[in-house]
Amino acid sequence: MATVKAVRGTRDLLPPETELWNLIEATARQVFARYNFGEIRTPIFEDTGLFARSVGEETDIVSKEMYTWEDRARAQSEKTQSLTLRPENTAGVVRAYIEHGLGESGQLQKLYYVGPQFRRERPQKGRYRQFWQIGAEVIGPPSSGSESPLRDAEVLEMLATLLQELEITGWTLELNSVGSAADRAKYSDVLRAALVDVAPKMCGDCQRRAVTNPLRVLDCKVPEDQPIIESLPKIGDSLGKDSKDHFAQVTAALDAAGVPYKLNRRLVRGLDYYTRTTFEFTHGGLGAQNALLGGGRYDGLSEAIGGPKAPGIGFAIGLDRLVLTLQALESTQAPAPAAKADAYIASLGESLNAAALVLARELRRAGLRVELGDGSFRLKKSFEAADKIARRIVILGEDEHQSGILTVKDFTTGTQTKVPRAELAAYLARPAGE
RNA sequence: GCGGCUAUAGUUCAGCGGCAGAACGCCUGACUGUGGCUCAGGAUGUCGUGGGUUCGAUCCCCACUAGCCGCCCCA
Repeated sequence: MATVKAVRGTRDLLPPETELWNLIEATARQVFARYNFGEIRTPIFEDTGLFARSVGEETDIVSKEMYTWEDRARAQSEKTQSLTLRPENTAGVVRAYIEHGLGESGQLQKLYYVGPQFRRERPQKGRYRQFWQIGAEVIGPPSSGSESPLRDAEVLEMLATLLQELEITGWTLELNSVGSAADRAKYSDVLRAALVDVAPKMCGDCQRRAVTNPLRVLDCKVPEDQPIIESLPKIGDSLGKDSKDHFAQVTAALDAAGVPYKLNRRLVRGLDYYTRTTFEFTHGGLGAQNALLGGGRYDGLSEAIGGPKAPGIGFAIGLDRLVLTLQALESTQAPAPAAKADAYIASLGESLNAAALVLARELRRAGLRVELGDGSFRLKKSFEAADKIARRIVILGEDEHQSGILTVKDFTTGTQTKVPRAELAAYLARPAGE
């Protein structure tokens, strides 16, 4: 087949599905606004080094899933630059935070974004090479209160609210603390040491992880490995007092707000920048990719990419997965019928097409949704077309054009009436059947 | 990167080593003012791509590509 197709892992979103996407985005923007977030839009590609230094050189994302290319030099004096399609958006936001000196204001920055991200993974249900995320970041100098556990709780409460307003039920919030960077490094060492003896008895992946990224061993799903994992040192025991206090305040605030959560001491997220609070909202019915959204605190990220100390916390919602979840829930209820146009204007004869456009313009200016026929004399054809997409048909024949009295038929009731042009918009604005 | 399943009409899918099928959708039906329900008629297509076996392949075999599902990982 020689025809060009959307490349692997990418897809077209068509009406009416895009209506659902827009509804979700609009709801998110509305909720975020109530929490005083503002929108940020960062470039879709960045210098490759940004992701290597933030997400982590050793992570799967950076080591094998990025779309990276050498941007060619256009002049002899210009150097080539390695660029990468963003695999996530937090790095870009923090880069912008540093670049524009947003921390200099002393104010806490609350930013959200909506946009496509790119990872070269094997596509499957809920996983695409171009996928969409809605995310938000709370970041600022320590003096702005950015480190407060209240920020963590507020963000989680906001997410619970958003899911509620989207009428998504059946989700689970899994919560953990991986400690400060120091705690995390310490625990990593403890784990590595403990794994020396037991790793050879574990699955191949775990043997590899024991060396490269010991925390990942905790995520292993092989049944035989579970007893061994249970016997490994717990991350909670490696947390310093500050980290423990911080986490306790997060959970206390969630309890007070009535946000349900499940402690998951083995929740380790795959991006290197996470510190202290990490979380994931999961949902069944998503197949193997059950994470609806994920996030956490990143107290050292800004410094890792050369910025000032700027603790923060953020999350990213998998929009594709949100849509899937909503569609799955929707099917158990009534499927939403596609909205119909308010009127279909059938001009009888091409000589009336210009007049039909003028009429449509009037009605559309009045806020009505209007479709135009093609000037066919065959009313049968016009009726067939009109009935599929509109609630009423407006007939504009020679008589109507001369008299200014239009013929309108209501498809719901089947009744036909004459309406003076001056009253037409008001008439069509009425609900069908009235 | 690895494994399983799949690829036929616009869509969802049957099917068979020998003229390509259904349903839905689409078009037409006393063609210059009336749709829906029903009826009658009609058009669908290089049977994913490339090779092989065969007198003959949409069907059997191989490779490739893509999709779905799972692993890994993540949203």
